[in-house]
Amino acid sequence: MRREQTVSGASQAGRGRPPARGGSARGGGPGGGGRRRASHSLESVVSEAVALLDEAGEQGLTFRALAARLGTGVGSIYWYVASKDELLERAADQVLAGVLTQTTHLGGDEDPIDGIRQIAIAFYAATVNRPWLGSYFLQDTGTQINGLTLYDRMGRETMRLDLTPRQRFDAVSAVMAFVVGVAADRGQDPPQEVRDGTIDRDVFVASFRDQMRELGADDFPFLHHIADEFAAHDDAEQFRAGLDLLLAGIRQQAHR
Amino acid sequence: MRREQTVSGASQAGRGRPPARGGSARGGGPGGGGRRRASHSLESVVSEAVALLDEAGEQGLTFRALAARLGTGVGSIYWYVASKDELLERAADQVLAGVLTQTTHLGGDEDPIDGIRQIAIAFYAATVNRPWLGSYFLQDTGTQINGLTLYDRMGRETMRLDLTPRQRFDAVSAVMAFVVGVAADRGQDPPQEVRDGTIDRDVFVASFRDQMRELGADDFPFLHHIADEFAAHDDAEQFRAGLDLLLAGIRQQAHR
DNA sequence: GCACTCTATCGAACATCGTTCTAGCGTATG
DNA sequence: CATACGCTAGAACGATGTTCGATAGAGTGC
Repeated sequence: MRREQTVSGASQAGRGRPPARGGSARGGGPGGGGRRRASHSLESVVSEAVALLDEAGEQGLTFRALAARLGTGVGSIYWYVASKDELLERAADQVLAGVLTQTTHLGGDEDPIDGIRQIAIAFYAATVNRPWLGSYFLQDTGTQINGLTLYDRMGRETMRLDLTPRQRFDAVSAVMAFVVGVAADRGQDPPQEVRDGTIDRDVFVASFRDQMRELGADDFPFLHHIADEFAAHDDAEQFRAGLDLLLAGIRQQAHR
Repeated sequence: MRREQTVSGASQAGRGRPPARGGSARGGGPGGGGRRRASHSLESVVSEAVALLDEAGEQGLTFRALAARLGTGVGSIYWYVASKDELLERAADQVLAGVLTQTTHLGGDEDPIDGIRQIAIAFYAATVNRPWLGSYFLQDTGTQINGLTLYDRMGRETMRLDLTPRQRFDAVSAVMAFVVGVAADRGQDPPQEVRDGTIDRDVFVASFRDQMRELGADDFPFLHHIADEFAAHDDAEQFRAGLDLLLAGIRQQAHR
């Protein structure tokens, strides 16, 4: 019995909205009998939107492109969704739902901080190759039900630590902010040529490293210092390294 | 002798670009002799763009709105800027430049980690009430000269800590990602009514807290647990709290 | 079977945005 | 005076989000 949109209030229901049709796993295709007109569902609309976002990025999600993919007209989409913002919210929420099902078994009996770590990593994994999520995650977190659930799940781990409510609130918010910040980074770094495959990623990174070296050890000693590390680093590893720093701070605070 | 755009390569110079007119502090107004036609400058264009972004947000920055503000036509803007992306990059870079001048005196003789802290706080302060920066900060960080300078300035502090180059790289990246994550959060939380001033912020927060309580202590124990903290918290304080957790982790790593 | 209602589909039409194109002004240079 | 070039300016184009009205299908009452 999960409720729908308790906190949301994102839109005031422009004309009407479908009765949310229980969890029928119908999939969404017109598959049925001999219907001539296409039949859709909120699920299929959002799912195709996510697919489109994954393939072409945020600017690739167009109402017309989505309509063509669904084999329908533009107007039909507006029956299920009041605006593009709501479409993106629902898309982000659907991905969050996936993260939730992957993390249901996590946490509980082990080290609480390790539970946070695993949830955060699962969260991060969902953002990889999904740049569009970065921008909408925290917006979603505070609004939609799945975001709140994830937030709560992580927070539940902190309740087993010796911290004040305030410290728990700050800790969970910090971890969330860190994940979103990394996600925002990932999506925006490669400047088009790399994403298209026009230029190989390694070549780009190498030339970037050379440019970092050219900046000179005098004016930019740190960049010069880490040029090699930059060229060799792995994003996922760096994420875990930063996360562990944050978690070490939390652990230290709890042991005091 | 600072160089211009060594690493950038953002645009291939559509038709031509002004000779960057040295650091003349002219401001940008047509002020001069008896010119009849309006005269602009890259500085004035970017400055007005920042002002427009601050007032109306990212969606408020329109080429037409910007042109009207400058008292010119749309086409004129394209003489200074090749695309809206470049305009946003330059806007973000200008704000970064402001952060840099405010942090020049920081770091050096005190505790290195405290230097990082102060730079990060100044960085954060620039993002307050500037939601549009969150999305473009890291893109800018890796591309424009001011972003690299800020990155380097923070990294220089880590070089005085007993860490490997890799650990320094990870630490600075983590702090940057955290700041951006918090910034992305700040900008997207208030859902329109609050930003317009239609609803008082306190009223909104209070009703949100009540909704968090309604979610129930059974399904969302953590949200129930921190409902009061949420209503009473201050964003800047929470940022510092999270930052200190991260810095504590870095300090611990350096002392090992 | 028939009229009627409600849900849902669909595409034309509109406003707005980023961007391009071309005409032309004004200044400097010969 | 004539020519070249830096820069201004707005009309025009294609794409996008959104609205609106027409209409088909399924269910309902008689």
